[in-house]
Amino acid sequence: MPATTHALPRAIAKSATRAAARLAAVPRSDNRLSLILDAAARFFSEKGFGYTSMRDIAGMAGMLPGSLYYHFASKEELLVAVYAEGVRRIKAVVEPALAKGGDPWTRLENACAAHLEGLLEDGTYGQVVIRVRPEDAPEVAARLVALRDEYEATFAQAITALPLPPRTDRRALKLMLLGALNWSQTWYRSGKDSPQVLARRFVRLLRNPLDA
Amino acid sequence: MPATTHALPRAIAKSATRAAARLAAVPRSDNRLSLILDAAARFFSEKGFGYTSMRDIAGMAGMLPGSLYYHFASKEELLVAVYAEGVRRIKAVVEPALAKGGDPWTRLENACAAHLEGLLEDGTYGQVVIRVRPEDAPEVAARLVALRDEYEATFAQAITALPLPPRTDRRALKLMLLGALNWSQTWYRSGKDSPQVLARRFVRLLRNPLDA
DNA sequence: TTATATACCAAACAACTGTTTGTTTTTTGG
DNA sequence: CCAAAAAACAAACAGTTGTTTGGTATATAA
Repeated sequence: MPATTHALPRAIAKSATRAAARLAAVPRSDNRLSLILDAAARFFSEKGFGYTSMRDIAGMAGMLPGSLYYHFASKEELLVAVYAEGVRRIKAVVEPALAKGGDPWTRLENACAAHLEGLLEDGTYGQVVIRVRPEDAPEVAARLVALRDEYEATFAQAITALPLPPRTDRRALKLMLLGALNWSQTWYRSGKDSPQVLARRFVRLLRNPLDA
Repeated sequence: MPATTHALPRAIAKSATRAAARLAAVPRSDNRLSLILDAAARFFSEKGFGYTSMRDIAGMAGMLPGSLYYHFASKEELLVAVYAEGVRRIKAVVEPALAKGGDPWTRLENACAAHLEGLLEDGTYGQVVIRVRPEDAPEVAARLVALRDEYEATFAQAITALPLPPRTDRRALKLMLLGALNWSQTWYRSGKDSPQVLARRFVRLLRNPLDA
């Protein structure tokens, strides 16, 4: 994740010609960009976007607030970077779970467990994706929604692959399962049931008939 | 809902004796308290607690920011009042649904539909209960949690009443269903499927076996 | 070594935040 | 009609917010 993925360094973004812009942008090794992203992920996931100040983030990264603007044009752009990294990381654990063997139900269960892991572990990028509402950053809301949709499409594959009874509403199933998983961020307390156990319980409730 | 339920008027709260406090507190008829609560509910539900300013609320209620402090000691206390009213209103639609006849599954479905209504209708008190995280108002967080729990206990009754197969994890079922319902606030767009239809779909997915 | 773009510091900006204080208007009970 | 309390106004407070600007050190490519 090079710096240019997130934002162009100030000098370049503002004045240089196209040619120079392509030649330049060579990151320095003492770059603290990743520190900023880590700190932002921590605060965004724990306190939310609006309750986190640029001073919070800068402080944890060991620098001054204004310095953040060398890397990001605004607080909202910083959120986009964290959000994108969050989607990337959740996909990185869910997709392998889907690729592995086993019947479709087992693969779904593994995908749910992976989804929960990336969602419940404290202070990680994945939490930000679920916790922060796109509307809280109006300027970039559309891009956040696109990122979230991109991931959900991945998850939807696991549902599509299920051998379900005819006329089953797969869309409703996706919304229900994903909603139940995502909402767990509200009540989950680490140390009790593991993500794996939770995923197993939820999938079982769907798979088996509850009507006696 | 008299004014004294929410907060004591400034003069009384600060200086009067106990006796005087009991005698006084006679609300005036041109009282704009309900306007404040309505405005707060609108903003809290649409923008969230932290993104709403006292000036926003005062403006919509047609008064000055400082005037709010005659009715509420702080922004967080105002949230408690809205929150409490939200719980009251959701309970007011869910409890009748549970009391009505029909088999337990039908009653659950009706309760879910009622829950969704109080949750998805724009700018209402019920939305605030689901949308606003207690931790966003640290000073009163415990009271908000208590209010939410109070409601969830009501909802849990509908689950307890179900005739389920032995060894069914009722707690997991409650978390799953309530999570799926609450998360709908994220993706729901009014004009499409009604709360009733959604409730029916979700309950059906649980009731019927999905394993072919 | 030298030139250059990188990466940051230091300090300030205007706008906005929740809240307080003293005063004024207005309803209401006696 | 009159006193008292209710309910609001008007204006300010100190603190915080995201952001900008100009300058400075330093790693790196030549």
